[in-house]
Amino acid sequence: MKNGVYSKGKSRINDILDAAHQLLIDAGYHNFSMRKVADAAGIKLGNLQYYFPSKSLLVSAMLDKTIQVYLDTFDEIRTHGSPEEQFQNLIKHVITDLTSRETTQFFPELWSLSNHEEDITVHMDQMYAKYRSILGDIIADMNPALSPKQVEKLSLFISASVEGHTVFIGHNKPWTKEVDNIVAMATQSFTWLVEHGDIPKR
Amino acid sequence: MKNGVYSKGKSRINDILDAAHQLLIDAGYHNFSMRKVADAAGIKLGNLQYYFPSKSLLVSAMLDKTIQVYLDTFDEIRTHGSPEEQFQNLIKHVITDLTSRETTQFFPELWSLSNHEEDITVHMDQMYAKYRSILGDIIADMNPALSPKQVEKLSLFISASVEGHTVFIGHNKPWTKEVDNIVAMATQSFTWLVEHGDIPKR
Amino acid sequence: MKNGVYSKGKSRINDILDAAHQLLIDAGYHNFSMRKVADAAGIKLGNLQYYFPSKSLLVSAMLDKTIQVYLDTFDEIRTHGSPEEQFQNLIKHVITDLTSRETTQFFPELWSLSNHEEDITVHMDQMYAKYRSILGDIIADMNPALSPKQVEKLSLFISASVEGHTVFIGHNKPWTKEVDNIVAMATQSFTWLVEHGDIPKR
Amino acid sequence: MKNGVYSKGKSRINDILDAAHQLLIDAGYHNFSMRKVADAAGIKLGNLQYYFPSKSLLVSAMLDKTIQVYLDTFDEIRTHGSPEEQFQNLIKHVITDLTSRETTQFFPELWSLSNHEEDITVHMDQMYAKYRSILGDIIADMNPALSPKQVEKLSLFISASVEGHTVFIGHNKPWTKEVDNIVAMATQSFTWLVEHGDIPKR
DNA sequence: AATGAATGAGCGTTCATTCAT
DNA sequence: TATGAATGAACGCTCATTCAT
Repeated sequence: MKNGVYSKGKSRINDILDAAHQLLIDAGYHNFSMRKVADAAGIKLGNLQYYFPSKSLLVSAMLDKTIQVYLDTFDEIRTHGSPEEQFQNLIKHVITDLTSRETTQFFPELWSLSNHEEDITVHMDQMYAKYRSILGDIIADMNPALSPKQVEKLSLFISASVEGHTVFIGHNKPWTKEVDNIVAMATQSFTWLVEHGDIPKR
Repeated sequence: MKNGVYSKGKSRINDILDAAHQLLIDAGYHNFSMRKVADAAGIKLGNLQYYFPSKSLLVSAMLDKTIQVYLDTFDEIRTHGSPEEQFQNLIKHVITDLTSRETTQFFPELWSLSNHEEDITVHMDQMYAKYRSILGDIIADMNPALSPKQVEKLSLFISASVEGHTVFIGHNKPWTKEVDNIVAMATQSFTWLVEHGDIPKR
Repeated sequence: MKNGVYSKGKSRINDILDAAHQLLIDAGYHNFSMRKVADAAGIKLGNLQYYFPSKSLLVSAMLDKTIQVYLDTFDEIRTHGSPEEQFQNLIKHVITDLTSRETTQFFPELWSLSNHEEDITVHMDQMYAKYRSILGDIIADMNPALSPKQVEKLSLFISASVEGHTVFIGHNKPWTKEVDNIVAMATQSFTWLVEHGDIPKR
Repeated sequence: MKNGVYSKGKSRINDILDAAHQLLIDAGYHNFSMRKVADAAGIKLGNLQYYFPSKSLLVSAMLDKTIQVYLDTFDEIRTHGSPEEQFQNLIKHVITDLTSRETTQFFPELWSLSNHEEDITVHMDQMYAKYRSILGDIIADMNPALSPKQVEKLSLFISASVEGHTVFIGHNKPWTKEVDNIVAMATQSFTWLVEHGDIPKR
């Protein structure tokens, strides 16, 4: 796999990764082919394979880049407001983002892929671990009485629950207009759980 | 597509649908082909195409059958115990089922497919509508003060939240051992939300 | 791999194997492709792969068929004349055959291939074992005083020596016109070795 | 093709030719590519093509170099011992060398290639002509009564016979352990042929 | 002297589909 | 009902070669 030492190569790699990302979203992994990526990027198949000698290298690089965007926004959230506000902002942000066309299409592909391709699972797990880690920090701030184990469990439960809405209130899904109501219910029930719930200890 | 009026044809169709279901689970849709289904069903490709002239017809029929199995179990839940018990049983049942290999593999495929294939969306939506309908009946029994709209919103929020755990505590997933804790937290927070939450009215 | 149950399929398989054999001889293995075989057989690539799902299956089947032709002629030799005459006939036959275009081109491909493809080695070894077995029977008849071990060594030495001439007196090779002289020298020296040589015992 | 007038270029060319030689032996000609040679030589494809603008130029140069190594050793043999000893040494040397991995792999590739590529035939024929020339000198010394024509025929017969053993007693071949016995039988029968055989005169 | 970038052809293979038997 | 036969398109990938840097 090429680094893209010249500026020409560097921008090519970017073009390719963008085209690949878009194709995955538009057509799904079962319609994702090297030829179609090359076409979308406006280059010849041979040239695509010059930069990414195998399909799995391309997919890996594309996921890396895509996932990084999600990770970057998480860090942002922690910089403003009280723990409760951070908590609400995070939930609101994730649920809102989930209604964007990109996210709605991207994550189900990721979940499906991770069931059948080992190294994609790794990428996905890393992302969610980071997500839970930040969510855990906020939760610990909200309720200092919780043990690390309990924080971990809460992070898992809350983050997983939120992800589930992708398929229902995502872009072009039947319940898109309920986003605000979902945010309201999520905020309430998860805040209550963090502050007054009886969280398993082990 | 043949109806299978003779008994041999009927059992053939069943064999085919079972093989197709299993293949989807084992290999994912992007490895799902007519040839492999024929092999798995122990018949020749030509014969498979006699029963299902096109791939999409086969996929539709397979989803119909698979989804029906899930629907059948929902009805069961309503027959025993108080509303609160039914609620807890439903949550427990769905979360537990979600850790079976079949469910863990099947649903992400369904979600991904529904993003790119129109008629699969229809099947999926029907199933979830039925699921929410039953869940709504239980919720209405639990808190008669809720309006139909509020019940609908709660059903959506709770069912969607539960689905999200597939990718995290499903079969062979990193958090499988947390199932019981997830059930505990889900039961608590969602029961609280139904009974004491401030549910949006419109 | 198909059996060719209908006569249509049977003759197709024959056409394919003939085309493959001819292509190997004409172009060598490094120019031997499924597409070229299909073209030579007058069918489409997809149809060729229907009969031979993989290249290695095709190559195996082709070698089987080709080698069988050589084996069949060996058996013939044993049916006429005294042991000495059989011996001379075998040597003369093999050396003469070796100047045919087919044999001249075919065997070097086989030798090269057997250095790099495991299962081709198996085919080749079987053929030569049969060849040596028949040659050994003749040698044992010529000189009953030889032990089985000695017969084995003589068969190996003589058969291997004869094969070596392929590259020098074969079709279109620089020394083709020396065939008769080579036969004369081979017959003499190998007959002497069998009858008066001091053959290693172990 | 560059001459390599500077010392760096010369060693580069040598490195390339060595890598190419090794690759041919390891993988066979049908797995021999410019990319793999470049990799093996530790340079980039573009640089390899600077030195050898086409694949056939590289192959030619590699064969030239490899063959020269074989030629050099032949000259050595003539410097020690009586004609009979020289004869025995040459046979022993060639048969023994033939069991080295390099020779076992290299020659069948050469024979196969020479059937399909004109200019490779030229290289090969030159080498064998030199081989026969030296062998002929020894034979003439052993039996001065032989005419030049007879010497030529004997050289051809003996050298070709010896080559044939490559495929049977070569490296990793089924009869490797018989080398000494083969040497013994070859020495006997060919010495007898030279000294007492009835060699064709034309 | 060396690497980067790009192309076009060809490879073995899988596939959905059609049609004859 | 069931299998056999055939097609054409697409796939991931390797390759020799050309040209710019």
